[in-house]
Amino acid sequence: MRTIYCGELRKEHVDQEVTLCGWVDSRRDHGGVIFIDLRDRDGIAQVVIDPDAGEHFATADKVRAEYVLKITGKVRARDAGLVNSNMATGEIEVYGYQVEILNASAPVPFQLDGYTNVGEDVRLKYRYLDLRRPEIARNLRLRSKVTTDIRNYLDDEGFLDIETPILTRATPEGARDYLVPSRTHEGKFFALPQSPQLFKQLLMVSGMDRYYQIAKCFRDEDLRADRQPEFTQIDIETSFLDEEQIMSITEGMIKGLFNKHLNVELGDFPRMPFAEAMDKYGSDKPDLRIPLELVEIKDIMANVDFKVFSGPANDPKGRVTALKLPKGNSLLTRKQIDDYTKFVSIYGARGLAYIKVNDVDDLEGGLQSPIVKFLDLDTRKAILERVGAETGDMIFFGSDSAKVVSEALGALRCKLGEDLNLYTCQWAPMWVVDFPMFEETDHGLTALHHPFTAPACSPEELMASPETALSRAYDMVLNGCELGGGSIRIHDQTMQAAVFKLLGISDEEQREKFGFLLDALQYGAPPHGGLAFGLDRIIMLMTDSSSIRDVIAFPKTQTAACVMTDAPGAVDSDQLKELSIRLRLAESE
RNA sequence: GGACCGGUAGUUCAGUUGGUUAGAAUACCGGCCUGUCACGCCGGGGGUCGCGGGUUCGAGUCCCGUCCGGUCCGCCA
Repeated sequence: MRTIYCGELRKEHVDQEVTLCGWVDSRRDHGGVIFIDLRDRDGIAQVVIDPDAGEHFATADKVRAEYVLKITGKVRARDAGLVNSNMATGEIEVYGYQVEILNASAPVPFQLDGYTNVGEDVRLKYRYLDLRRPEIARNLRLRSKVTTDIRNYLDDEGFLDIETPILTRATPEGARDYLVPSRTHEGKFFALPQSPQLFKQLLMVSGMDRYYQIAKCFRDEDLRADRQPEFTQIDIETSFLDEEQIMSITEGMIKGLFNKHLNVELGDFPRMPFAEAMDKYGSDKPDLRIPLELVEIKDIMANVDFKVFSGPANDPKGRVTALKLPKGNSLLTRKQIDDYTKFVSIYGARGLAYIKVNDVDDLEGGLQSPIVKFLDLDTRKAILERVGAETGDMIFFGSDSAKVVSEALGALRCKLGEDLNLYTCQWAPMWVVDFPMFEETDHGLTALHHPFTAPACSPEELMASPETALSRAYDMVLNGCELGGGSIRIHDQTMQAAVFKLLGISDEEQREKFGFLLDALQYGAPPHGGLAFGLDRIIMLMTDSSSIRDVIAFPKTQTAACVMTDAPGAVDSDQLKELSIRLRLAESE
């Protein structure tokens, strides 16, 4: 029907006859002349219709917002005074002489004009209307281009796109599974995959050598602004490559995407050991755009007689840390400091001590602080020197368990960076490497990545000191956001058994849950490893979206529901009967 | 499981110390208008103040509960 998209029209089309198909974005009726802004996937163009169009003028008079029109007319240049510099098509207009209403529209439940901030629940209920808005449609378009580029890149690198099952059994990623009851196996359930982890490893055993998949994954956990119950991973696995080669291939892929679509040169990604990331940034995904660093002062505080400091300073698992905010004295008001105190309390910090350095050379009167009276002059001096304080700076302190201090001051660091716009660059990619194999929790060791991650040592060394063992895992981080993570996997059954044992997984449990993987490792499993990217997060960063919902066509709300389809919904009793399921709720009705 | 913010016209919001008939803008309907571009002007219709209970002479407003949306912690890689 159409000859060109509205948004494509430019000066070069002047004098051409065009046929446009689209929706009425707005109509301005001047009695003797009618302007229609017609919108399609590509953008908006102005159509002018005057009474010379006869019956078509009458048609244009009946038109309302979101009617679907087919308009034929001639492109003409606008006079200098009539150019609309706010529109990409503002230098031209279409003089329309044929107007056909392809479909009328009921009054829309919210205005699509981009000038009204419509509540997200309404937008999601009528998502098909929301997606007509160019700013949202733009995100989906970029997503499409990016996935196409990813496929091309990986195809060029020799990767095979192989689908893995959606109906499978629980994988051990650690999250809660979405379950699907089996009709043919009474009382049994499938699980939707949290990731294709085990299948991609088995594809390596089967000799596929290089696999990728743009895979839907499912996790039944509470939602966040960057977390949906179903999300998309760019899942990658290779054989006979080491971590350097895998990082090189995937880094090249991300660089290419940013270069092509954002015209950004990311440069070579720096590497940082996990331990350094935690020490300096209190996070395993540091935002390197922010030039603030945590500084350890535990040794300086060892003799301070003030319980908030003296406890952690003498506890091997404690951490006492300073965070200097240059020129902070004039940047923050008392109210803001109170707000930040409240902010760190979310992470379990019991307070937020600080020193305002009014005069760095006056240790007696130049330091303004609620805590300074507990510090002798030598301690004051040592702190100022350690953090490199200058007059006008502000120093925050955290003192608690290592976990609380890292999380609280790490989060404060990011919050200060955002609130005070301290960013030194727009993009800060990096790799975090040298992760520990395990994390100590209340119920023993748990895998920091997953139980198939290869340690960077022998099984004997691993068993000897599991707490200090490092793994061959790597995470790609951009602007404090984890884009993807991966590892070299265990391909040796002795090593796999050792790891399972350390994790406290019994022999029976191993057989039951991962028997097929352990079997496969016996039959010539090649050395292999891979990585999985969060596609949604990549698109979020590339489109500067604050919510993952803005990069997904039909997302779920925070309670994992769809307000448009009203899913999840009830099912009738016959369906449940077939599945041998009886609802306890239903019994009481 | 927990903390916090919000829910008033189709939509976005205002609504004072609890007070009489709940407002504005926009959208919608009718009329006028040949250069607007979020057109303008005149007129009109439109409300279970999320829901339930309580306090009160009187509740959009105060209290309790509950549902929905959102941000975060826990959870989740």
